[in-house]
Amino acid sequence: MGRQPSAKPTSFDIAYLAGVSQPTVSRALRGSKSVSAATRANIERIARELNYTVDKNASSLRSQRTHTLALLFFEDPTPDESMINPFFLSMLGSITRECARRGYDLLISFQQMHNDWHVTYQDSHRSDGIILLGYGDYQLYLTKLEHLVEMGTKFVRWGSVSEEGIGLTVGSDNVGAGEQAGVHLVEIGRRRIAFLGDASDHAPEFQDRYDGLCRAMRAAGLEPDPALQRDAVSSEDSGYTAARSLIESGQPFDAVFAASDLIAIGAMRALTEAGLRLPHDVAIIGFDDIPAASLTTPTLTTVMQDMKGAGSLLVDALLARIDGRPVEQRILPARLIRRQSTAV
Amino acid sequence: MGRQPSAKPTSFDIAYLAGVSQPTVSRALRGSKSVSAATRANIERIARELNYTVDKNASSLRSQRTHTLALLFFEDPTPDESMINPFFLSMLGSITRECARRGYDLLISFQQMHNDWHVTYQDSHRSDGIILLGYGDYQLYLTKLEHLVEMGTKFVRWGSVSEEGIGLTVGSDNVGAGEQAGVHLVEIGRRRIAFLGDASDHAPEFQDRYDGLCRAMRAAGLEPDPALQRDAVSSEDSGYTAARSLIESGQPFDAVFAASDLIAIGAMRALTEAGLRLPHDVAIIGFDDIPAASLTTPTLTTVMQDMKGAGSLLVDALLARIDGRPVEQRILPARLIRRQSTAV
DNA sequence: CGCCATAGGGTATACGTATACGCATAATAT
DNA sequence: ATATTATGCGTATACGTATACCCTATGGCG
Repeated sequence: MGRQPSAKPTSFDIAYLAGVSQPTVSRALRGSKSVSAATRANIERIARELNYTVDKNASSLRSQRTHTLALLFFEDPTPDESMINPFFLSMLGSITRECARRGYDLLISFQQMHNDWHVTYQDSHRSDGIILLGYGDYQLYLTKLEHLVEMGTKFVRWGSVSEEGIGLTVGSDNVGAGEQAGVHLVEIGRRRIAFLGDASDHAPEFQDRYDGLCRAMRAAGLEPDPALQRDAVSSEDSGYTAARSLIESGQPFDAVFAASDLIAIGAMRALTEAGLRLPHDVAIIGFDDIPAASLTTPTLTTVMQDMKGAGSLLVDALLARIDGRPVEQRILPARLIRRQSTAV
Repeated sequence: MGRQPSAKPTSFDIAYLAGVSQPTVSRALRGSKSVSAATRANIERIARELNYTVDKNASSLRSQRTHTLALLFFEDPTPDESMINPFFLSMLGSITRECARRGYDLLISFQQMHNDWHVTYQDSHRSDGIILLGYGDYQLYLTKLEHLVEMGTKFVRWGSVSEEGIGLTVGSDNVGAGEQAGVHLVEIGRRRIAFLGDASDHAPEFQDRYDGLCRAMRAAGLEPDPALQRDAVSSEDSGYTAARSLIESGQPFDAVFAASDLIAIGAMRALTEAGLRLPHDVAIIGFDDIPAASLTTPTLTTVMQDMKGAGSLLVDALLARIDGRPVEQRILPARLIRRQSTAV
């Protein structure tokens, strides 16, 4: 009583009221076992009554641990900011939830690839570690990752797990997912399957999906035709352009596997405009299972990644690395969602 | 030279190398005018060479300013976390960008309405202020807002600006937007216009949209029929249910104004299943212009909010409040996007 | 030529917490 | 009964920065 509630209480206030020293308060609240149960209970009661919360800045400064993770989402300069990859949102949800569960705060930032995010976020003690989600210039990306490793920054990234990567990677089983898509298309009798998506080493995840497709085709005695592959980045426009290019080439094809739903949606527009009937003339499969995939005409068969699992696995792996516990790469299964665009 | 690069440099290191005292370094880097241009330039050069960054924790502890904003997104317990309102994403993008531009970090957190976020985020010096985005139990919400005001926490929220709200509010011109929708529907000859969306005081924004619709109808000499209003929260299922209830009531109607695109999409499914032709039998307008709105069959006429402006306005208003500058409520215009669902 | 304002920067210290030690008391071992 | 260890806690201090205050050398002024 008697103290004005306006000034935020400190551990000294608690200590005074509890008749102990400030360090004992700190120990009690942090769960040190060298404080008796009775004292701890008393301190906790007083702290609750005063609405006391540990000052995060002071705590971090002293302990050199922020209990904060940074989520960096970066991409190549994309002018229309509304078109942030929708699949990112569900990942964001699961990451924040997982952070909250672990008692970590989450700092978020959208970055351009060319920025100096790799120096900004490591030294100023903003976060204990970094989660990287990104698309864009992969080679430039790798350079920056090496920089991070040099600085001793703890980080984990979402990406292709198949290649021998820099740092710790968590990702979907893109090869297996591509294979599932391929098996499904072969099952429904398709022989000439096109692939829309960057198959170069600029986009390892897309390449993995292509590899999976090829594996499925070869297992069925079919040889993938390189002429049926078109580069595309993850956007509707890019998908539209790629599909047009494919159509105009005159190459016959009876199925399309798009490396993302956005690409697939753009491709569907091009195919429909060209008078092709979906899925009768051309079956199509996308990737990501964004909400829009169930709204297209026909609804889009796609591959669903385990976003919920992804978030918790990323956080989990990063915290392990921060704590110096051993961690290995982790691969998440993906699942084919069958809809009308492959229903014959 | 000679100093190991592993240990992060402090302002003392810089001071030593520059032959000045530590406070001078602090002053120089923070732009105080009581340090000469030459000294400042020298200090800045050394800082750059050493890759020095100000320790955020120490800085915040001393100055009691974190240069961090917290974004709290909360909602009623919604089991399927994938269905985070898509329109939130573009807002998030513009908020992060605006924060970055102002040199602020952004802390993000998804919260359940029943949580104690109102005590957690204010006292522990995590952020200078809070941006609130939320849907759900509005009365419970208000209670917590009052709590925030009592505590002296700086915050700004996104919501309905029309009502006399607690705290500082930024929002779209929902009444005007509803009016635009109503005018458009009347223009294309519709007389019996249904409204899907909570019109109670639990969802002031939805109510504003309904009010706008009513105003447009009355201006055209039509009297809104309360029997054509159905409560709905922002989800596809809720929209589907509401539309079914409307259809089964037997009340004739020739247009639907849905309070959100998700509601509209659910309603379209119900209407189509009932054999009604869109837009011939029933025209329909949504709200938000989520990406899926241009993928439905028919494509959905809707109202686009100025998300980019919203983000920067929210950040702007919050910073003004933090700095003690005067701020008033701000209203953002919304724009009708005409698509096939109202093209007769 | 003495007086005061000003620029430029040093000295001391506070911000609130966490931890390395040390020191009692009590519990056990010898 | 003494040496030994564990328990529970106080003392002192460090984390790195920002700011209130003080001091010195100038220069302008009367």
